[in-house]
Amino acid sequence: MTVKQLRAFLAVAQTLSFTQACERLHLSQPALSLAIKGLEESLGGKLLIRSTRSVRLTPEGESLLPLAKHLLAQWDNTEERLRQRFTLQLGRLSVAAMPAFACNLLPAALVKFRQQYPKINITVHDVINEEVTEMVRSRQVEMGIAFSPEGTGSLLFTPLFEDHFVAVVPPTSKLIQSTQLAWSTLLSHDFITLQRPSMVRRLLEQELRKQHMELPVAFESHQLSTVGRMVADGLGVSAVPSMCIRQMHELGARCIPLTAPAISCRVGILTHQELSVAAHALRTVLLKTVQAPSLT
Amino acid sequence: MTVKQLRAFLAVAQTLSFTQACERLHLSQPALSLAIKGLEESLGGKLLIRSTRSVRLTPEGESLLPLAKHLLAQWDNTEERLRQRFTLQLGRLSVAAMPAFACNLLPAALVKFRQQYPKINITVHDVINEEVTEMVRSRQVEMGIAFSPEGTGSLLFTPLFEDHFVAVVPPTSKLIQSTQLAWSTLLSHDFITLQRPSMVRRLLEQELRKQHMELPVAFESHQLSTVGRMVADGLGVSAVPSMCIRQMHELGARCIPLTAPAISCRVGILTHQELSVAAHALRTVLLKTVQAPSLT
DNA sequence: ATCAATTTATTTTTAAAACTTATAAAAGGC
DNA sequence: GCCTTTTATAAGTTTTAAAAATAAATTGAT
Repeated sequence: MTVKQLRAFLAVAQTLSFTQACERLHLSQPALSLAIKGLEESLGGKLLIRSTRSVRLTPEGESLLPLAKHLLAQWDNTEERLRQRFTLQLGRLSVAAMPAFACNLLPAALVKFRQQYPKINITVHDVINEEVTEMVRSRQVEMGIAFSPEGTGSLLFTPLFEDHFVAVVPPTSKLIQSTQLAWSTLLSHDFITLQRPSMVRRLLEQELRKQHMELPVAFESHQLSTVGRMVADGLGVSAVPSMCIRQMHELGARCIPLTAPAISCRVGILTHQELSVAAHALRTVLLKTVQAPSLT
Repeated sequence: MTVKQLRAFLAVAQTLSFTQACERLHLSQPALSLAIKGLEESLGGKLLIRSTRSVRLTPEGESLLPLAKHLLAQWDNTEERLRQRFTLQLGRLSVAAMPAFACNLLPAALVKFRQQYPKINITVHDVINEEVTEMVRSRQVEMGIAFSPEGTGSLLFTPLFEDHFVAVVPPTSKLIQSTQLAWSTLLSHDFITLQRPSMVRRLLEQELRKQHMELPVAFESHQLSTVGRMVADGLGVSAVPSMCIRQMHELGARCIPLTAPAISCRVGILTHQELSVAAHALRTVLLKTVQAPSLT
């Protein structure tokens, strides 16, 4: 039994005429006759009683009719859905991104993406850096955006940009006069950090320890927006990835480039090697739209 | 997309190896490669990532896998069920028969039928003669057993045997001495008939009127078994189709051939022209096993 | 790093199947 | 009974599918 044969049967059963069915199938009449004959032989019995004047269904043909309808409908549906997936007219995509990125750079990229592919449903998981890696690895999401991990394992890391840490100071601070700031200067003030297990926090401590410096932690928070507001309100200073500059400004804090040492790390896309068409499209959009944020 | 291609995909997706899938499909490796290639082209994208060392699914392939499984399972199931129907390994059959036949001759035929085709489910509708015709015409049942109708319409009537009416008399009656009985003799006794709208009743009255005779009805009943018992208990006499001879004897009554006039009518199978394989089989069994009942 | 072994892709050839045109046969309507 | 309509059959052509042979690529071993 083949799809063609079943379609032929359905057409004849519905029109009760070989000639009409031929037109519907774009097939010559002898070809249709053979198709029906082949189907009947493969099933082992007559499905249609046909004379030169009338065509009607046998009881067995009658019982096949609804089954054939259903089967072909499902067949076409499956085929069409796969095709839509490939042409990005349909699909679902789950992405994990670290909060700093999800909040500051991702939305603009998603706007671009949606303009191009309005039928793709996207879920964003706004989770800490470590969890991004884990979600990609366990295939909970197809794509992650995170800091460059040490060992990628079987994962693929595509760099997006290099992110430099910047100082965050209250707008009332004398520090905002400087065009850039040394870490040693910044650390002479009360420091507000993200709580562990934040990657940003770990990265800072690690790099500073190399320079024999330490964070004079006065306050801790889980949310970047809270840190920003605390700085803005004069509780202390902080240091954040440059991705967050705009957010910090909006919260009322000021950002200044940091040196001695300049701490930076690469932000990029984390995926498995095989990508869905939808994920590949989002990756392309991200590579095109995301740029390294600056202070200007 | 063809069934073969989908089967090829399923085999590769499940074994994750072209070579193994080849064995399962009884197909050469190049043929399989082309089948997968064809499927991918027809759907418009890659389903399998294959290198010389490993085969794995793309996300789209992953999403097709369960759909393909389901689709092929249904396909095979539909095919198999139709095949079973044709080979009488599966099926359902509804038959209507007039009570005299359903009760006396049908059971033995059904025993034969079931011995040959134990998987066919049969429903017997034990209804009056007129209703048999109606149930066949309206396709509530596929086959009916009834007296030969006047106009068959588009229905097909296959004669089974000629049925002669016989007298039914109490075992205590002097009438049982005779080897045959004239209607006029029988009608000099109290008569017990079936109630209208019985075909048997109508037939008798019609034929007797031609001879200017009339039934001296003393009692009426719907059930043949009641008529038989009433006769057995000496309430009166009756006349029934010869099909019922055994039943009447079992109820304690005696049967005697009737003449002047000999009233008979044909009993046969009523169907539409198109018959299911199962119905055809039962028809064959009926023609082979059912014989005209006699007094011996 | 090179080579052997394994696995998929490609090419070529052959066979089969499917389709079309032409023709035949059958059945209902006039 | 003949004509028209409709399905079946036959023959030839094209297309498709399969297999054998070969190539290419990747991994693991030496």
